[in-house]
Amino acid sequence: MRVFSRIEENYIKGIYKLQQDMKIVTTNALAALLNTAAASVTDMLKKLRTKKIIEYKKYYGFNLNELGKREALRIIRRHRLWEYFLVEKLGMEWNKVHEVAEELEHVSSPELIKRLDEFLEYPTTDPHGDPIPAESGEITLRKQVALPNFPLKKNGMVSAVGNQSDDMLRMLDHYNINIGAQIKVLRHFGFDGSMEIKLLKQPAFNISHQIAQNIFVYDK
Amino acid sequence: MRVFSRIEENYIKGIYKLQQDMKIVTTNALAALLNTAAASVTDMLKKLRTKKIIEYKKYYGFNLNELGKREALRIIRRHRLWEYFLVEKLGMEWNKVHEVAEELEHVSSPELIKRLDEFLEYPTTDPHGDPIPAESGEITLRKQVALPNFPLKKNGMVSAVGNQSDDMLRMLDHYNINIGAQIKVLRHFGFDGSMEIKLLKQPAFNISHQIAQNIFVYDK
DNA sequence: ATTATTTTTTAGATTTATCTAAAATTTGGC
DNA sequence: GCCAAATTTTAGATAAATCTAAAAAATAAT
Repeated sequence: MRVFSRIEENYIKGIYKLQQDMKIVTTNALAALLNTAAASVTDMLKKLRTKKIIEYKKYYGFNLNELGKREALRIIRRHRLWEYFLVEKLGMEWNKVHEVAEELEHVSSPELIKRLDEFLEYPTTDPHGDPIPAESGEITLRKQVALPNFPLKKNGMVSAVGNQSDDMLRMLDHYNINIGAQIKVLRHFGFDGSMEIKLLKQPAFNISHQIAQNIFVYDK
Repeated sequence: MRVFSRIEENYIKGIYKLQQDMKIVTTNALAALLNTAAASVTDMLKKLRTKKIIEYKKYYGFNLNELGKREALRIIRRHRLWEYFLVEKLGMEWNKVHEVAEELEHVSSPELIKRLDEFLEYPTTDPHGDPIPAESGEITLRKQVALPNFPLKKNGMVSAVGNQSDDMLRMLDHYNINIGAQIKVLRHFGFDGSMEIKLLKQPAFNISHQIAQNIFVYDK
């Protein structure tokens, strides 16, 4: 049958996400991400270890090995293809599709995903600007940078948002900061780290450092 | 959260299916359909009874009450909309979509289903010819009849197939007996119950009683 | 460097869905 | 109408995923 249960898949996805910036993932970090008790994480780690998809040293930390990463990318591929479908074909709002995709991603028929990809005409990024892994597992990481680190007065394109909480997405929507939007940083204010930014055809306005850190852009 | 687990949903769907021709469903019948032990069915019945969606009399039988039927129709609606999508949009073969739809049907976002329906332009029957229940729960049961009971030399339209085993579907495909096909019965052979049938633009040919019983048609 | 704090793991319980085997009930044969 | 057979339910166990509380290990603080 199915190689990984949907619960195992959620753990795999979580580990993948965390190990992108932590390299070695800790039990508590994963527990917080998955909203579960640390003890539950430990239990699952043992299981994933016997399935040979993680490296795990007790009391130290863990991460996905090559097999694990490939599996994570398969899940992420499904998730992002569905997100693309939900927005581009069904017309759902890009800040509301995550939850639904979270369910659809576990439907694991390879033929389904292959045909969906074809139907969508092989998209390369999802509605949040995140790259869609190829069937082979390859993922093209365009070099993107958080807004505070982006050069002044240079045109950039919003590529992704770091924090996908509802509050955050609603606020971005309010300011018309959408994926693909052209954006420019006009000034930094050292005092509070806030900054003045400008979008095409809109007056400049100010955003806090906290928000700026969650907006990623690449060169336009 | 979610009102019914996906396992409960499968039981609900199973009961609905059986009670169409049995009215009162028995434990063994459901166990056979779901490929599970009779004891497991009994356990689940108790649970569904506390959730107030079935009538259940010990040792006698059970069926869905109004609430249960509505829930069943919601699940079937999702299943058939997805089947339609898989065939019409993704180009999958109609005899291969059942399994995948079996998974997709449990994704329960109402907005998703509403928009999917809209995207598909409100289809009324799935690729097997079965009617898709409306959002309200209404289902139009066109009066369909098994081929052996269909009048001689009258034009009918293939509306559904009773047995959706792979073997059956492959054979139907071989003979071009597709949903929607125009069909006519030329002769009955009393000896073995086989019959001669004819499809549009094809020479007449003979099918066994067993197969004929699994082909449903309605007046054209 | 020893103690205090935090993190992680273990131990033991719980919930959901399942099973087998035995007991209870109903149905069918004669 | 009673006995045998079939069906259904109960009892008790198991597996997956979770939890809380206590123990073990690692990290930080004085």
